[in-house]
Amino acid sequence: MSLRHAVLALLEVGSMTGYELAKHFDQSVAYVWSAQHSQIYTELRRLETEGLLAVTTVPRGPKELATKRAYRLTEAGAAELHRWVTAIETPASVRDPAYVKATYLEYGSYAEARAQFRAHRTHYEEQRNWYEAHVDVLERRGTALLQRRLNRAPGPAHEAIVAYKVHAYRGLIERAKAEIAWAEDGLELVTRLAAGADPDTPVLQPDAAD
Amino acid sequence: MSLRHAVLALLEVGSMTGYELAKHFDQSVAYVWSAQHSQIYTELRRLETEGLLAVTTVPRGPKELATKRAYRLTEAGAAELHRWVTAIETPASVRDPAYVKATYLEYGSYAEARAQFRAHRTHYEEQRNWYEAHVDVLERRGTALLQRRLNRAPGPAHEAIVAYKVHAYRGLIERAKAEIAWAEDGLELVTRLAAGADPDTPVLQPDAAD
DNA sequence: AGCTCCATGTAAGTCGTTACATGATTCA
DNA sequence: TGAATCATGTAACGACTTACATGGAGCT
Repeated sequence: MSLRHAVLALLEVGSMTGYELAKHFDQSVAYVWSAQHSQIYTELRRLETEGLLAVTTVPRGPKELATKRAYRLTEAGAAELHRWVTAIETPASVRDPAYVKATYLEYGSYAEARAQFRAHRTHYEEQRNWYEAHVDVLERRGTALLQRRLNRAPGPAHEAIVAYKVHAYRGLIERAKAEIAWAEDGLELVTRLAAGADPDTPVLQPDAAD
Repeated sequence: MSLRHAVLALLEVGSMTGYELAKHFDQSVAYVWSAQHSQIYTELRRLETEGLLAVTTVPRGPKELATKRAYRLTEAGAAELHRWVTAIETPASVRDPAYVKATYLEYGSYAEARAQFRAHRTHYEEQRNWYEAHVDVLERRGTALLQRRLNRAPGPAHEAIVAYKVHAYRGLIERAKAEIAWAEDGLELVTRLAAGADPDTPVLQPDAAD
């Protein structure tokens, strides 16, 4: 249930349409919690019916033929945002496809195992790069959203606002680095195991026999 | 879609009832992919209708009033297991509630932020301990499942079978350690930010005003 | 007789994905 | 006039969670 709270946090900076919110979402929260625009619209409607958001329908276009819906936080929404930040949640149980596959690599060849680790490394190198770029942007206070957030906040809070976000993304950078190191250790492991063996036949042929 | 493949991998060691499979699951795959027993039974039925598993109904009890269903891998199931290990999947996008909350800690007090990081640390310390214990068990080849797996496999494959699993769990240990370090850095950060401020009032009061 | 384990599910609901669908506005 | 962008959704499906439900077997 992080999407709803991410939405509340985004709207704390001021009212926005679903479309605007989705844009800002893609450039901020999406790094830690991905969501489709369709899901965001659905969630906005739900938060509205629950009274955590209020809506103003704004006409647009010269003839006002079209409208857009501007959402804003209600008192209840602000209270829920605060409740959520304060609440201690037990993290969801582990669920990582790459690691379950890694435990059964013997059903493939050494070459195939290597390919898995290489893909893993490449993926997390990309992640690391994204996160590093995002930390740079945050430190330069370079997103419109962060600007709005800082403008609304009293001066003494500015440091904390930026520091919390930077800390989170730095954590993700370290995590990505750990994944890269793990993949590289995996490649070394495969090299060691494969010494003198055929790299292209499965280490163990999966077998239907009982 | 890791559950189905984990099930196939478990059944590669030989036929089992859903109940037995769920037990083994809890002591192996569950460390990387949690699932309820109810979901396992559902998945077994589905794999059966898809032809990846075959079933034998076995009577039990002295009067054979009850039955149990023993599942085994079919040729198609073994092929699917091999296909999966070989396939390169793009990892699901990031989705971590702890990190989204960490980016919005300014809506709570410093004391509350500290509580979040402490809970995070405690959680991953537990995880690290479980994983470390599991690595020990694996290295001693101490689970019934691993024994069955090794018994079915040719000698030269034994090293790789154990090594892949140990490598996966060692990766999870490193990951847990990274989370612990991140939480500790977070605690330090809060201490720095909180210097001279009231620890119990929100850094920023979430506000409904537009 | 009663407790624990063995054994197998169903039902309702939530969260999220993928694909589809529509139409106005703005600007070149 | 055509393309990109603004703007908002619906529908079907899949994975998973939570809670409920049932009954035999084995042992004391």
